[in-house]
Amino acid sequence: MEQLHIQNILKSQYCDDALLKIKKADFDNEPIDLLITDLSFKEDHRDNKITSGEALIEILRKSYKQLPIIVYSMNDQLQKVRLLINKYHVNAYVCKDRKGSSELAKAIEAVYNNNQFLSPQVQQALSPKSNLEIDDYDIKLIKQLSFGLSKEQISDLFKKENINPSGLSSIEKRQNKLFIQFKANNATHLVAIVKDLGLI
Amino acid sequence: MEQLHIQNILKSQYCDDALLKIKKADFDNEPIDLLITDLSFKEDHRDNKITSGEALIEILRKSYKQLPIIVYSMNDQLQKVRLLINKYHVNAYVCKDRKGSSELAKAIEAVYNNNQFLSPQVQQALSPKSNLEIDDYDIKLIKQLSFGLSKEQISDLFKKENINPSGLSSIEKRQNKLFIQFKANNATHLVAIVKDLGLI
DNA sequence: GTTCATCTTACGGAATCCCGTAAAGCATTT
DNA sequence: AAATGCTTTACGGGATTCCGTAAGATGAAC
Repeated sequence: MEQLHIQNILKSQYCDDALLKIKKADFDNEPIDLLITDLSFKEDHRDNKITSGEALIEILRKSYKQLPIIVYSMNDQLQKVRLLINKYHVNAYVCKDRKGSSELAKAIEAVYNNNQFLSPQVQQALSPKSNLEIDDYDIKLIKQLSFGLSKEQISDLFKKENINPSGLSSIEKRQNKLFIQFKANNATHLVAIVKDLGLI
Repeated sequence: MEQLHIQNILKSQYCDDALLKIKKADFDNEPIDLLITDLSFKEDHRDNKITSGEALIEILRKSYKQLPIIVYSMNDQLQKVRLLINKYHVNAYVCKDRKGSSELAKAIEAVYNNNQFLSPQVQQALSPKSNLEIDDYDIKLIKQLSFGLSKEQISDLFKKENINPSGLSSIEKRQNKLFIQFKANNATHLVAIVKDLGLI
């Protein structure tokens, strides 16, 4: 920050505080120029309303659509990056690793110039090729598997919640695609793989 | 470090480097007084031999049984703490969170005085009560489940590797205990729960 | 309206899982 | 040697999973 001659920096240990500061700054007619946030935060004794960077961003985007946001996180899951870019229009995504701080500087500069910035590791998140055709439905399905529901229970649930397809056979068919895609032997294996990837 | 008047600090970005520095210092008859290490490190282009703090510690403990070690990590799984204390005799375990740096100072002081230090969050790791009677065998079993092996395959594997009990029935019985213990509906659910807990 | 491709669902069968009961093995006690 | 308790294993049966084939449903193209 010093190297970039940035003054007037506010830090927060908690998302709740950050939101308050942003609101106050706006109220004082000195709106924040840039938010840099992590995605995951340790929970502690304080019971905060906002417990993740994603939740903070979601809330912010309702009121402050123009606020530049840089995400700075260890998380390097393409799925997550894609979501943040496409759904919340974050302006940069920097992977917090050994080169993190230098990339963060680049990101700040890029965002200042109204450009987008992605760390090299996650740049492919936006290339349509990397659309490994795993969609929201797949995530929902795998999540229910991880909750220990049987296929039949999942079928019933999907019918109740109007999630299609909901037929037992369709669910099995979709699961089969996922087996192939992730080289999984069975549902347990699939859940383990997808959990490791951080997709659920 | 400065506040504690510690000079002569060596930093490494990679476990491999750290090991080399420790060896060199020992060779030069100026052995390292204290190692502070994280557990998980991002992988990058360099193909390192040692990719985790645990691996580093395991190697170190073969040659440098007396080297004081402080683990400083986001990971706050009791199971992991217990393992590091009991198997590798690390001298302190500090959870890297908001209060991390102040606790790290305490840990350094404690270790300097030949005492053990654990962050409050993980102190119960050592209380025998928290021994939820999930042992090494359970972990092995659940791990194989997460790899997608069938019960029969696991049985065969355990027979081959002389892990007892290895009978199909015994494995199922053990799995049943785990179902009850973790309130799991089935193997998939169990793996998901135990993965979330960070036990595998 | 017909054709065609695609998506969804139905059905069936072998394999596997889940869970109960019971037998076998093994060590200690009496 | 017999009795006892504990662990490991065997067995059986209903439920579920896995995976194939095929039938119905939907929608676009001609």
